[in-house]
Amino acid sequence: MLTNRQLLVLKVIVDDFIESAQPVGSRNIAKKEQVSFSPATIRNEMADLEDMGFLEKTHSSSGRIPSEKGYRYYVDHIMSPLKLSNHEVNQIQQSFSERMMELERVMQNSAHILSELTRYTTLVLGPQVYETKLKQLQIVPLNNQSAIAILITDKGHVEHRSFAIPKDLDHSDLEKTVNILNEKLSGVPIIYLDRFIDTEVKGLLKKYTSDFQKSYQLLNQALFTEQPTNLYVSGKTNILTQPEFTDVDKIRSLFDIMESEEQIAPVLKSEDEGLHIYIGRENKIKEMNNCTLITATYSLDDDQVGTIALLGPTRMDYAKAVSILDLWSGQMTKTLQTWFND
Amino acid sequence: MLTNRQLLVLKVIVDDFIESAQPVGSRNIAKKEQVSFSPATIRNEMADLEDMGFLEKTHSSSGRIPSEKGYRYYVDHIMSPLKLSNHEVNQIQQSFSERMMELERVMQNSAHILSELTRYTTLVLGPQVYETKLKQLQIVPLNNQSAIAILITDKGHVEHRSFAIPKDLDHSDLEKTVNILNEKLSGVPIIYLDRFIDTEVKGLLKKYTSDFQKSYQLLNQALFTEQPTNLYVSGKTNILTQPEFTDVDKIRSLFDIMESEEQIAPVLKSEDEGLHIYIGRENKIKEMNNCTLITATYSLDDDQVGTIALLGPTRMDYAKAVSILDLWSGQMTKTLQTWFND
DNA sequence: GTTAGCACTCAATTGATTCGAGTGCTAATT
DNA sequence: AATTAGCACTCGAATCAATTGAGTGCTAAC
Repeated sequence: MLTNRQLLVLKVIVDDFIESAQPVGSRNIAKKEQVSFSPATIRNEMADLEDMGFLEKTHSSSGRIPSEKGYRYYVDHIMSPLKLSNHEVNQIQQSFSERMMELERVMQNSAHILSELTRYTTLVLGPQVYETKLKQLQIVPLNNQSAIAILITDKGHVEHRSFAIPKDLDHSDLEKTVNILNEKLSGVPIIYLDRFIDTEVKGLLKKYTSDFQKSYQLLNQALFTEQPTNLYVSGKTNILTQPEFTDVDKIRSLFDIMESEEQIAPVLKSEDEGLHIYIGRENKIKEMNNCTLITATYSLDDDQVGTIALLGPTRMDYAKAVSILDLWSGQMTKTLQTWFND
Repeated sequence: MLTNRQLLVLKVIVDDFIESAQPVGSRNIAKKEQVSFSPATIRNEMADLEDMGFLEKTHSSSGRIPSEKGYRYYVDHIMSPLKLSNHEVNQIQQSFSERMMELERVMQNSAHILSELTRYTTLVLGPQVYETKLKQLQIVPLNNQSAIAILITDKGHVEHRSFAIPKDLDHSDLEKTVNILNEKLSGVPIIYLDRFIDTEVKGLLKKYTSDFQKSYQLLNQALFTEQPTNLYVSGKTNILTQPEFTDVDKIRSLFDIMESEEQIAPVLKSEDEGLHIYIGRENKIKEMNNCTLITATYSLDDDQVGTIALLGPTRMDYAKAVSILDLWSGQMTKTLQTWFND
């Protein structure tokens, strides 16, 4: 494979380019302490690395920049994790120390802190709700026509929506319906709610309420809320400080993507746990083809998995980004453990 | 003041520039049907209009563009409201026809539709809550350590936050506290909640609960949530399609402003009702100094007022923007009337 | 009062020139 | 055989002059 000297040259070039965003020339490499060869030698090595596809030129007489393959190799074989500064470690740990926050707040707060620390855009996807169970259902009438249904899950997520009370629905029927629901549905996994209503609740409603049709209609209106928002984005404009983002059209389409949960979520839900790095065109979303996305999973219980991600230019500070995500996702998992499995 | 011919010339220039974003020259003006003078005559008029401050040149031999004063005169004296297309009217009316939506959803939906129709950024500020009263308070324990407090207002707004249950708080105390709160606080305007607790509730708590300190702590944790989010922004990236937005730094700072409720809200809360137009440097926020902001108020009850606004370049299609806002705010006010004052 | 005519201005484009950072190759050096 | 010095070469970026064309302002004629 690569000789030690080639490894060194590739590492120096990637490191330098990550910092400077400028093509790296042989003279500049030769000046570095770690390097003890002449520019000519380095030029030869660079030519070889370019032949192998790890480096590119922006034009025929320019210095070299890493190719996507170069970054990939760097990430897989060269990079060593960065030791985080005390400040960084503290910031992250503090974001968990504040007690008694809801999951939503923790995620929002985390996204904010990570985007400050990294200066990249942070995306947090909340845990999926396969296992989430309904804790309690409340229905609060506002006036004669409308009421609010509130669903509370065992993980502390609260969902609410208002709905119209069917005309002429008997007041006692409303009460009975709610009672039946609370009794029967508490502890039922959210995703089975509809099935459960069909099998277990329908009968009861028929039996105990005077106008089954109306009650059933009420129920359906109240419970079938759409998928809750689960994506938290912070530091969206951070990427605008990167010199590679100048094309307003591309900025626009990238921003539009980031606002759209439907487009982002599938990308963040990676199949397996742990850390993933998507460099340039490895990203499925073409608007991110000159970006790098690093995702890390965290877990609540065994199989409820959420994702956090950093989005930046391909010229991303990989070592730092990886270290920070590592630290965060570990802390997050630990914190959730103590919160919910006591 | 201005002669009819000067009015005509000014109108043609503003209209043309709004459409083309290019400085308008005398020859082009002369070509228009509505105009029956030679370029030379128009040049004379333009020179006068420039002396009066209504027009500007981008350089000494360029065509003219409207100055801020020019736009101001145009909106105050020249512009006539645009007749909206059927499609536009329908879109707006439809956004209200869907029944049984919460205020939050209506606003979000409105912001979306208006940004689609105008291609400008839409900002909606929900009604202020001076008069909003607490309808019901619910506290749902999640486990031994934490619980969720849910506040429901008479306008259907739902707020929730989780908090830690003070250690060793007696279970019956928790229940009693909640009962006392619900009994006493229902119907109290939100902004008086804290005062009310001090005067009316503190005593009761002391009397009926065994550990006053703990109960009071619980109460404070649960109730003092920050100001609810009230700002809905849609079509943020629309302004990026305008040719005047090319400077990435300015884009960044404008975007940052738009994400910050604290910065935007004061601007949208104008003192008096109705429509306001802020052109260029008339905007208090300096990042908007090359933008125009048009705000319109809507009302729920008599003095609960919310605001909707469109943000675009100073070269905004004023006639259309004003007509659309007018239509929307009228519909919104009417809709709220029927919803809440039946 | 209006307009034709003309000199003038200036941004934008084009092409030529220079500069310099960088390369690739060859021949000399170790 | 590996390394390096030396040198010709490449190409983007910057600078400058020339050209073009859309537009103006002014004056004199209509």
